[in-house]
Amino acid sequence: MGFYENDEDAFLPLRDVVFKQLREEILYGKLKPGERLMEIALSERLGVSRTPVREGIRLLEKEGLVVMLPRRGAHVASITAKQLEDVLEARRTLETFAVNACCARITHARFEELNEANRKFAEAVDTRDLRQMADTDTAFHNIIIDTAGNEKVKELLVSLKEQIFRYKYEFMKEMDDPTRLVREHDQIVKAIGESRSDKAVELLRMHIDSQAIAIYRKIK
Amino acid sequence: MGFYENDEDAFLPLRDVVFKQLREEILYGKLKPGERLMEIALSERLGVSRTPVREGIRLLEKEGLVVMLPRRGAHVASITAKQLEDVLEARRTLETFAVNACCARITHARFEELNEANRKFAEAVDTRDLRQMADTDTAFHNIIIDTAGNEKVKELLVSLKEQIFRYKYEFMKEMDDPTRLVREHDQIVKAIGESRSDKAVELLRMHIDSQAIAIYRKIK
DNA sequence: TAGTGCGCCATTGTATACAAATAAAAAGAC
DNA sequence: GTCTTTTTATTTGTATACAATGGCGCACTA
Repeated sequence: MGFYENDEDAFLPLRDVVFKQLREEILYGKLKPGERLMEIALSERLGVSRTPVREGIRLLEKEGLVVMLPRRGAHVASITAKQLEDVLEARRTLETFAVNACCARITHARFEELNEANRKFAEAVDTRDLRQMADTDTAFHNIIIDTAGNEKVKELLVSLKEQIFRYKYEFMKEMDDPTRLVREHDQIVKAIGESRSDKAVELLRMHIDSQAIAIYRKIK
Repeated sequence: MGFYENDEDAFLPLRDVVFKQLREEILYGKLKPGERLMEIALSERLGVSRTPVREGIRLLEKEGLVVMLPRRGAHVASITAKQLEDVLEARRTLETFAVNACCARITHARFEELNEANRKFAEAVDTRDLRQMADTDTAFHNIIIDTAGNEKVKELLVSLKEQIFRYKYEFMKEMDDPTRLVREHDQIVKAIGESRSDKAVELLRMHIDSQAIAIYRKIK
């Protein structure tokens, strides 16, 4: 391992380094919702000046991970039950669109990727490694979204999912039977493979909604 | 008229003043797609330092109105045919969701607002004032979106529409019969009034698609 | 003791100076 | 004459200094 934790960051503008670092800390719970992000403290901790910290925070705001109040600084975005509902509804709307488009465009190779991705997710579920589970689940859904072929929808979904990732992560901790998610994925894959787009849409809707309900219960 | 062009800007952070000013110039065509935004030139023109200019540009990036390349500065976002398609598809997906939700939640008062908004749009069409037409059309659609009651969907739609506003604006210039839009709005209002959500969704889809095709023809 | 006003301190907002990098122009080699 | 190399100028990236604001505590008053 080199001097830098992540070699590819070596030539990135500092604002992006700050962004990635803080993003990581927010998504995986090191920085908690509501926590205040103070520029001077962060610039000292990260070893850069205030300027790239400010700009990194602006990038986080763009992703919806922090909220800024003029003269009152930046806070890690927390979420109300209503906001969570809204985000999940938006996600469901866009992701059902995506799975429908995916059915129309999927190739054999992509279909195999999808199967493989769910196999990896199943593996992660077996190990009960939370981070691994979250990442492989995201990867699975991303293949569907990529296959849909709409870059803007993809961009919006990435942002929406990040905004609730932290809560989903917390929720997965306490899930009794995560293998159910694997089975749900399998059903979706099957429907896509059979080009039954209506069924795939309905299964995905249920898949998202069941998670929505669980997360919602946690936050309420 | 006071010293400031817009009094409410007087106490706003400069980054927001810069943001609003440049946003206006981009949306209404003073700054053209692809044009480069250079920090020093802008800071001189707007009479502020580079810092708020940089931050204002970051806000424009968040709205998708400019794109930034590291070390190569910011450009007014231009759009390829594919990107336009993607944005319009995303908009259609979210706005048909919105009109469906709107049907379920609309009150009598809101319904009257909707009628009134389309009356104002019809007025603007009569005068052929392009800016007025664009603004009242936006207002009409926004009532539907507001009534749907999903803040996140609203936020996403505002952003998506801004990204194509400029092209829509150009397209309206050359439209032979803009009164057709008024009639389409009327049909949508009627369907909402009769709580026929399926019909409203279908009409809105067609309304958006017909514009999409026209804009698409212009850009291709 | 409760309430109000004043002043200090921490923090964000803005300006500016300097460093680094890119692109364009000029010089040189073949 | 064209291609390569070097130089130079312009522009963005980063650091830092200073200004302005808002919150908080303390003192003063009723």
